Amino acid sequence: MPSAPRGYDKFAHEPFAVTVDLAVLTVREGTLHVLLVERGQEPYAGHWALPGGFLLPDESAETAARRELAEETGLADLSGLHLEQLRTYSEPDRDPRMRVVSVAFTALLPDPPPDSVRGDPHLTAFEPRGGGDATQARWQPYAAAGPLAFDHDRILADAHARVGDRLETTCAATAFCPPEFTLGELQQVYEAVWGTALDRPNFRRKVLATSGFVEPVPGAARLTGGRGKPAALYRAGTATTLHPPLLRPSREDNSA
Amino acid sequence: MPSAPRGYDKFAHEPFAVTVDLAVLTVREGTLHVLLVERGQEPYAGHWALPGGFLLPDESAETAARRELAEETGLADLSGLHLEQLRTYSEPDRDPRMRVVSVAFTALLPDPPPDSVRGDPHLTAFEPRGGGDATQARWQPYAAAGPLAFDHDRILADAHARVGDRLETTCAATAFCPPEFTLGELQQVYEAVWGTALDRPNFRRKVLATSGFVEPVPGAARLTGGRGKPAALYRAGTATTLHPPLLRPSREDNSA
DNA sequence: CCCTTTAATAGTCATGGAGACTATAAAAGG
DNA sequence: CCTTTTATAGTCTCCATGACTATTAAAGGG
Repeated sequence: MPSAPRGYDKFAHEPFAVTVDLAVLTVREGTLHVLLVERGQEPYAGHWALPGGFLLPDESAETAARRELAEETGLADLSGLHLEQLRTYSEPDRDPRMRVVSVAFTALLPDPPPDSVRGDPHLTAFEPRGGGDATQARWQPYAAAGPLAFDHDRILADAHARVGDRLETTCAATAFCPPEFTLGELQQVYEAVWGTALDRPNFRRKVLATSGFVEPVPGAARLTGGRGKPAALYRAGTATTLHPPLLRPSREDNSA
Repeated sequence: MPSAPRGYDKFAHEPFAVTVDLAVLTVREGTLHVLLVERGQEPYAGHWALPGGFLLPDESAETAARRELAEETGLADLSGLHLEQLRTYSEPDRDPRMRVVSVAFTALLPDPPPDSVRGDPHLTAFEPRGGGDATQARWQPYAAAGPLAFDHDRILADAHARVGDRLETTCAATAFCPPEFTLGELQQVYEAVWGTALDRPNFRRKVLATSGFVEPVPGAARLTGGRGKPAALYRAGTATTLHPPLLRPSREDNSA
């Protein structure tokens, strides 16, 4: 309970601006990429930043995040998009001009396959265009993303860490993949996010042993046109969590 | 990027009230308890709610949460308190009178041992007093907590779920224990949060095998006065994460 | 004072998942 | 046709864990 009541009288308490920031990630050519915009206005004009914007009066943060993302991408149907609240950043000095409390989200998008035939065009990565407050927008390799405006470096790092954790215990990796994908592509997601190489037979065994993680595409569909033996196609299963988890290679850092 | 710039002109965008809500948990007599306050003012006057309050102009949410908790508990030193941001609740109608965006936190507190000799008096559960906006405050068994004001039932449920997950992968369970504790007490924390019974020898083996989780109190200190064989005393180790995790008994719910 | 009760502690045994590794199959490309 | 590349199949070992049993050391009641 507030020790000083500071009731609900119209803004007897302090008003804040509330925004959302989006760490939109995809895996392109085996590398983790993040969607960035170049700011056209002060502060941080000319700097790269995470996409985002202000909440409208009747919006929840989730709704605002979807709207901002849809405006950004030009995609109408984001209903199936994997969107997760990351955390809220509220340091008093995080925006040089006023108090802005920002609710950060993480979104996972598939990269469109080269042949652009597999799966539906929704929910696939896109070539972003600039617009609004941003002079341009583009996918940037995660490793080359910083430094960003505001505290977006930290938000992005937190998002990366969160997604890495999510890959261990949930089926979130399939959100990076097109509707039909090979186990090699799924493994590339893990390797790109974790930054580690995985043993292919073991990864395969683990994924297939986890019921509901992936299911084979009917008709023994295979993806040909690649370099080696054609790979079987799978789609995301109905499970959302992994039991037991798929832990990343031992980072035995049990230190404080 | 925001498609409509809505720059930073003083509240060209909408102002929001920002609060923090605290799910303060402890394990008392083998049962998970939550700290609740009875509201003295509308809305929800007479209803029980999670403690919390408005952000001050120069406070981060974390700072505000610690301040509110300190005001609530009367404890000056909360520096070592296990405080974790849960998530932010921003539904437009979550407060009947205005837009309130609330950043929720979870705090874990030890329950003071019966003899009140072990450990320092800081960071131990307390008998809360009413004050401020609340007519009274008290510990309530988690199972008998609802229904609460606003969306606090959901916040509390989310906090419970989060803490359950944290016990699997982190050393957070020791935050429920006094500075010196027995493995039986630590196990009671897991059982109270998860709502399941654990095999004592296996639990013991797992905890002791995880380096940095707990360390024995020097001098082979033991806790006597109980019913059975005196138990060895341990204190929290330096590790923060559990490798491999301590997974709760198989809830094989791999369903969507 | 003994005997029961209670809880802590010390094991044992079997299973299963995961790491490390080898082998084979099936495509593309020269 | 042979090499390269990737997918897939399978093996072996080790360790963590679940399910147990046994022993120790206190309190409490007769």
